Amino acid sequence: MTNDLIARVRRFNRTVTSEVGALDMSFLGRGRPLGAARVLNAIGHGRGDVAEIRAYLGLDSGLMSRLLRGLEQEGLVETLPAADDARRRVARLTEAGEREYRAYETLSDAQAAAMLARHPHPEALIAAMDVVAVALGHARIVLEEVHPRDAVARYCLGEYYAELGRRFPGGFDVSLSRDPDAEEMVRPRGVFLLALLDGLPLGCVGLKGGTGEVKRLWVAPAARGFGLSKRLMRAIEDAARGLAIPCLRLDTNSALPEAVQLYRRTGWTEIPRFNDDPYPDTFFEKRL
Amino acid sequence: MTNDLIARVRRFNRTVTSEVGALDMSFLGRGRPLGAARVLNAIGHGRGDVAEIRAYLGLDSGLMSRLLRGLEQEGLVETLPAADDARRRVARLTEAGEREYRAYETLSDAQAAAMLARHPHPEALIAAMDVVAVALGHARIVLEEVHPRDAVARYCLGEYYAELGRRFPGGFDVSLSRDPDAEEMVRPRGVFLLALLDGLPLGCVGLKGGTGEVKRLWVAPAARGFGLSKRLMRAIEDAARGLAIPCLRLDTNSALPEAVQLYRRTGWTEIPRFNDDPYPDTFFEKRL
DNA sequence: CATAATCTCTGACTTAGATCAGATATCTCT
DNA sequence: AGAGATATCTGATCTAAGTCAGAGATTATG
Repeated sequence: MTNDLIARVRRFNRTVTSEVGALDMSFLGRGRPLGAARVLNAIGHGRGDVAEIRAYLGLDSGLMSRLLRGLEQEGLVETLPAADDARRRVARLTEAGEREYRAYETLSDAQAAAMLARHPHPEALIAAMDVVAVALGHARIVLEEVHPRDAVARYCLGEYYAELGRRFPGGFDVSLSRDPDAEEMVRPRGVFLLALLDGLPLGCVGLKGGTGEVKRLWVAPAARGFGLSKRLMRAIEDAARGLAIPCLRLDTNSALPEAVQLYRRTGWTEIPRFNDDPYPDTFFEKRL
Repeated sequence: MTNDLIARVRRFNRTVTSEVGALDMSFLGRGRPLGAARVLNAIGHGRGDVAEIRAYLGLDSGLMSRLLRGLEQEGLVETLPAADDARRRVARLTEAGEREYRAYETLSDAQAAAMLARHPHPEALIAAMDVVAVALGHARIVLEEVHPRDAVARYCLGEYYAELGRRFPGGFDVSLSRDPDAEEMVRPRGVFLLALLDGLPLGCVGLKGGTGEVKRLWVAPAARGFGLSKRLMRAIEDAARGLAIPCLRLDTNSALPEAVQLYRRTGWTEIPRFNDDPYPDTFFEKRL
């Protein structure tokens, strides 16, 4: 059939690849070949270590070396031996390089903005992009420990609260719930984890030291169904073992049946209410 | 806020471009350089005319010529002068070329299928892909005249009926409506138009000769808001002028307010009911 | 019918990107 | 201190891709 799903995916691929020049910042016409532009961009993004850039961009050491020499000759980059290991070199942008990098960023931003401006439903487009990005790249999702007051962490928490607001019959107001108490989710007392795909936040979970409570488990709608919440929970349990916490607890709500089911299936046992928070109605614990 | 959205788009671009090798059939490792694979694929897709392939792939004439010679030497392609103009040449696949083309197709299909199989919500993924493809490529949407019984036309009509079924309070049953009468929407009596993006059907509209009725105006959800319905209507009016139809009519329903609004804004005037079809409740005409 | 335009082809050339072998300097481990 | 591993660099070489000028055949046009 002409219109079956596989054909649809293939047509998408064709459209996207034919627009790749427009997608990828590296072609944004500043008279520099792709390879050099990518290296400049990688350095600008904070990847100083030459070996790291090489691994990230998948370049041969010879080619990498030549690209760096080229950027050096243009006066955009300078390289120094690494402080701790003089075999390795770290590259950094000169002032001119910084300007050039900013120019690429500005162009890319402008282009993304133009695409959004042209679109009748920007939020729907973004949501669709997230779905596609996750489908393409879910194998590259990484977990990362951050401070719960970090900007990305706060974005995740905001999404989490918004979701609770939509799903609890009476809505959700953070201030009525037990105080987030960010400092309790920071080493050495606790942990806060993010799930990221190329920097796109797709999930989070926190572990509050002291009480040994798991809090704020959230997975972005676009990333659901890939086992990410299970992965986050496994990571938080590992972290708890590392912190020598013998037993974890958590509260949840029967309005979130996927969550309740996840806990039941992964070794948690239901226990009586252990706090007076107005929102949860279901309570679990797990011995480690 | 807007900044956040821009950053999201840019992250999407990064993810997609880093997966481009996996998206694009041309890298599906059959030991042939990209250029040659693209030409082979274009011919397999039915683009015989050398100049047409050249324009489609954006190739220099010299490069194109050499790629064709290469494929000829591999025994995959043969070229003949065009029947009507011996300056031009048409390329076609040999049997070996046909096999090679099929091999690419099979690989690409398998890859697309694998991506779908890995996904927890394939239909949601497809819908998201359509949204992204339209956002990237809406400038490349083309209108094409087809027979209303063509497979793609029928897909569009099916979607159209399904949408009516969702939006009419009592649902929609084609058989109760006036018979589609496909033959009335074929030259020289009438016309049927599709809107396509890289072959992805995004809309349709029909003109029934004789009565001069415009029928079956539909635009895919992913393509709404880009002025496509206006474009389809303009094309159908142009076609009507070409067929020397002096006055067009159409029926619609107040449950489809965007449609009613479109007609009002583009020179149509409401008229009394002119048929006994059970579904429409609003009627328009337009003198050309 | 002569001239201009069109299409393809060929040869010469350039650039970007990739690969490989080995040189050099430095680090790790015993 | 010495052997082996590691990181980078250089030179040589290759392929893919793109560019340009012009030749040759054919068609369109005045």
